[in-house]
Amino acid sequence: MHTVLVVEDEKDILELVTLNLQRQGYKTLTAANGIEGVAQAKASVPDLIILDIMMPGKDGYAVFKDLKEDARTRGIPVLMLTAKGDVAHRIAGLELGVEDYMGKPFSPKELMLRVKGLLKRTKSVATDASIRAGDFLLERNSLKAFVAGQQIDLTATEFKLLRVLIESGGTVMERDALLREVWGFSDTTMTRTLDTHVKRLREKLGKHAVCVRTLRGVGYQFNPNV
Amino acid sequence: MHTVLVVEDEKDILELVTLNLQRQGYKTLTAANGIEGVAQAKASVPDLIILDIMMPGKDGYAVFKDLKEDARTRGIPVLMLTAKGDVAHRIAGLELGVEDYMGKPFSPKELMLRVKGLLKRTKSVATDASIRAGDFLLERNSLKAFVAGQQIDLTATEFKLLRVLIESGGTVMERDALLREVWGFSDTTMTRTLDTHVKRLREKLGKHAVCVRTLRGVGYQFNPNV
DNA sequence: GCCGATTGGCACGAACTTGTCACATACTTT
DNA sequence: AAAGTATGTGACAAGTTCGTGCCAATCGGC
Repeated sequence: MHTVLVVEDEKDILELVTLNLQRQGYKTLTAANGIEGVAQAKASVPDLIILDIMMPGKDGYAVFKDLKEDARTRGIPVLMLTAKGDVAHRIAGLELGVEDYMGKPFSPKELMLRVKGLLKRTKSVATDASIRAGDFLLERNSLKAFVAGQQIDLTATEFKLLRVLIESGGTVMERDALLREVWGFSDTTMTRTLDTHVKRLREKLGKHAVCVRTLRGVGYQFNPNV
Repeated sequence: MHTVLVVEDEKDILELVTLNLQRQGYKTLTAANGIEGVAQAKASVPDLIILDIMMPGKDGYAVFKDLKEDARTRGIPVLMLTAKGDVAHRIAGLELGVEDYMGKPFSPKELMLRVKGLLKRTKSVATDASIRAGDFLLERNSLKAFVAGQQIDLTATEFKLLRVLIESGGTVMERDALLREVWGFSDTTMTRTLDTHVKRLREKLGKHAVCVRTLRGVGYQFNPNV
């Protein structure tokens, strides 16, 4: 399940958007202004942010800049709402790193298609200090993982393993590859070490253990969406 | 270096777009109508196609459909050009699987940004790791098949079998040949192994089971189009 | 050096894969 | 229509891979 944060000062539009999102099965968060939006984003770490550019007080650009500066919100894709035909703003946004935009007024149906596409495309984007993927957040320096907001302490090996799995971006990691990348084994040692650590990792992940999927005869695959 | 095919009947726009692309360092191909466009795409297999929807004769939708039906052009991202504010067309296109659109008139600068983004996004998707044919998509490393978007888990042998069948490109594979290619059997062993695995494969393919056709006394043949 | 945490590896059972057989079914030939 | 041949199907046993509990070696902080 994906969570979408909508930052929009016009009540009508805010409602229109959130209603449509909920109908599509997304969890929604709302913020009526820029300051609130940044706070929400940092607190809840949504999967996507729909951000109005024109807002009183802190405008969309300022919000976007703030988000880029925080490690936890950095990787989140942003869909920008601009006035119709406002090419200058659109280009400015795209150059700053906004993922996509929609011109107002927009068709709700089209917006939903965009949201769907964005979430699919940015399923796992690696950032510098932290690694995000779905409900998963890894903090490189503290060896901690946050899964759906809950903190999980990992050992060095477990962290490495999870990191390699996540950074593969959904690709299947073969046993050999994992042993090489995590342990540095060059020979295809016949060992149960990998299995053991996968097991320990799964234990700590609790109900999210299913995100680490076994592909018999091949290796393991990470998928944040259960 | 990326190659972009531009399919556009209006000479002015065609020139404007290709010129801008060339300035950005892209190789360009052009087509002044739909039929020419399809031919170019199949012959040259570009990395991206910019496709005008409104064209005399074969329109953009028809072109798009043709492209999706050919295994070689199937994975190429398409950027659609529509009339300004033409929401209905845009949605229709997006639902068909068009990657992105631009409303005319557009800013060349913005178009370039879109092109850049599209090529970047689809780079990681289109790899040799996957095999396409019609609605079938095989992922080499994960032993998964996607048929009409639906995920199917295969075992190693099933995967090999399906891969050999698909890669034969519609040719009939004789029993001997399959036993040799998939199992490495050199002697023409009289065995029911092949039949059993074909059956298991068909079970997993569900209603697409008919794509694996039996040729009594000869072997099996794969055909993605029902 | 001591102690708890971490780590690698093993034994064993569980789960999955796979080749084969017996029999049913479908098609071909006479 | 009957006999003959080829394929589909369900069941099974052997082989393989994976999960799990446990133990010993190692590491790092005190």
